[in-house]
Parts: sequence; structure tokens; C-alpha cells
Amino acid sequence: MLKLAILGFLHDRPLHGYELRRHLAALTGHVRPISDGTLYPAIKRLEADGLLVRATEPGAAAAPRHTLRLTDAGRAALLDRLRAPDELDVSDENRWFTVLAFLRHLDGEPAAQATVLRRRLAFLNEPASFFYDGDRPVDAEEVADPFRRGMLLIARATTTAELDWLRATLAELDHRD
Amino acid sequence: MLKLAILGFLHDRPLHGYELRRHLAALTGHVRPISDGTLYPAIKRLEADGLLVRATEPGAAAAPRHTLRLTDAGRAALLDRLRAPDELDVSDENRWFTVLAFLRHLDGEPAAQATVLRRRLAFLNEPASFFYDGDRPVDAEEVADPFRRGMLLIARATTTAELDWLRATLAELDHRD
DNA sequence: AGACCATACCTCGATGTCGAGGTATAACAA
DNA sequence: TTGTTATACCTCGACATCGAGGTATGGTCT
Repeated sequence: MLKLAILGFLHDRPLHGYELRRHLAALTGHVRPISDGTLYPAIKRLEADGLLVRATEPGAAAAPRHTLRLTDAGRAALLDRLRAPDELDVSDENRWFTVLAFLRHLDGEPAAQATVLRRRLAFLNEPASFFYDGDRPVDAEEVADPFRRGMLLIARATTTAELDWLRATLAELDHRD
Repeated sequence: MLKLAILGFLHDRPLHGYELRRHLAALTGHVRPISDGTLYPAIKRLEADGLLVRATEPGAAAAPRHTLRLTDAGRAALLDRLRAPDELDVSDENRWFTVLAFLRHLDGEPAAQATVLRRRLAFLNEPASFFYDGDRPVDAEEVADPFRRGMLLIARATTTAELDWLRATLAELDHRD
């Protein structure tokens, strides 16, 4: 997820680590902050894999900074990942939102974008609950516990909103295609 | 989060690992499945910490099973964690839902339950977006990118639903107190 | 009898993440 | 001048997690 986000931000324009950190903090930091000890090793891994290059520049306001720039391989890796996100990217909301944040990078490929959205649609249409009575998903209305009922109500509202948006956006993409 | 969920399920009644696995799969597995290689070491850690004990029984249908039972320390640890969840438990939706799933275990303490809900309320009331224009959170309506606009719309729907539920439930808890 | 599946638990290496620490520079206030 | 804050990057140990593998038993189907 971090890898995807880094590649996604760098696709727009080169950034140095500190800027990247602030972008990431805005995107996911409210919910789950990422630490330096996570970010910098991740950058190094991407560099080692040849997905980005670093250019050291004299620091504008402080220490020398390393401007990060995607390579062609990095750009390709990002687009591949966006075209074919793995199951966790589709099911886990944090990861899914990261995919959404950068899906516009598949600009000229509305059909590819639609395919990704359709995978999310399929996921949301699977009958699922947090609690089961045997094999049957339990409905919000049957739950006496107010906290568990809350979970189900909130999840339902989210799913409804997302399905509405998915269907509208898919219609638009199919039209453009 | 896994620790919290294990303690939470065992608070209801003793379970063996396999049953626990199925409960966990229902709660979070749809979104993010947990593997054996995660669960069993986690159980061992909890045992080493004295939070649960294992009793080996001849297997009903197969291999001998280890029935897991919370100790008093385990029960206390669960209730402490529920009374004072850390920031990540409050901000990350997956973790927050795990807290909600077991918050009823603070049965006789409606004020403690309300305190936890109020922390989530405070978190949701902070102005936040995924994207910023300088320091100002960007609104869904300003975003041209349909995917990013979707993120903001969905997040808004979730927040609205959750705020409604939070306020209603807090009113009830305050009344009971 | 043999194949297969569900139950039930475990190990281990690879990897990712956290958090606490460290090193600098530049700007600005007390 | 000292302290503080923001910028900017890095290391390292501890730990959690994943995934792929393994070991067993008992039941069902053919």
C-alpha cells in the first residue's frame, strides 16, 4: 500500500522524501500515520528495484534533499498494479482508497478503470456480515447489542453510498469507452 | 487488533483455535483474512503473557484440540484495552470496528462506553480530507478526478451515518447512566 | 481400498512496520 | 546565546505478519 502510494504520488511529479511524507500524511495519516522508519526503507527498496532514482540537491531550507523521480520501470510498475490490484487492494478499504487515489493515472484506458471498479462492485455485492448465525449473515435489525448494530448500520451506509457512486461512474466510463 | 479480537471472543466463552479462526474470519476475514501463521503465534504470545490458558482435549473430529480459556488477567487486559483504546484503535476503521464488536463487554459501565464513543466522535469531528490545498481540506465538489471525488463522497456518507449513530447511542448511554 | 476433504495445529524464513534514537542545517524568538 | 521549531534524512532492534510448507486424524465418497 505504501509502495503504491509512493509510486502514485511520484507519477504526478518528482518529490523529495519530506514532501512525499506530507502527501502521505494527508492521504492516510489521519487514519494511520506512517513513520520515517517505514518510509525511508521503502524508498530504498523502490530504488534498489529500479523503480525510482534519487538526485541529491543542496537543501533549500535545511539538509540536502534527495529528489525522487520515477523511472520508466517505476511508471510501468504503477500502471500494472493499478490495472490488476490484488484481492487485498480491493477488499481492504484503506488499500482500496489508495487505488482510487491514483486510478486516474490509467487515463487513456477507461475500460481498464471500469474493470477495476467492477471488481470492487463484485466484492461489495457478496453477501457478508461481521456476524453469522450458522452460515447466514446476521442483519443489523436482529442484533440487540447497540455497538454491533452500529457496525452493521455504518457498514450498510458505506456500502450503499459506494454502490451508488460505482454504478454512476461505471456508466460514465462505459459511455466514454 | 488481533490480540483484542482474540481476547474479545474468548470473553464470551472458551474456544479452540479452529473455532476462533472461524470467528475471526467472519469479523475481519471478508476484508482482510488472517493466516494460521499469524493466529497461532498470537495465541502463544497471549499464553506466555498469562492472558489465556490452553487445555488439550482429544479431538472431536480430528487432531487433539487446545481449548483456550481467558484467565482473570486476560479478562482484565481486555477490559482495560476497551476502556482506553489507543489512538490507532480509534482512527483506523478496521481497528475501531474491532473495539465496537466487543465494547458490550464493558456492560456495567455505560459511562466508560460513552467515553470511548466520544473519542471517536472527536476524531470524526476533526476537519480532515485526503487532499489539501495548502492547509485547507479539499471538498468533494471541487475535485475533478471522479475517483478521488468518489473517495470523498463515500467517506462523507460513512461519517454522516456514523455520527448519527454515535449521537443516538450516546444519548441512550447518558440516559442509562 | 484408495482418494479426498475438513478438522486441527505447528514451524520457519522473508518481509514490512514501528518507534526510538541519531545527525544536520536554517530560521526565529527569548 | 540559547532554545526551539521546521526541514531533511538515516539506522537499528524488536516485533508482527504472511505464506508456504508440514503433520495428523477422522469422515465421506467411489
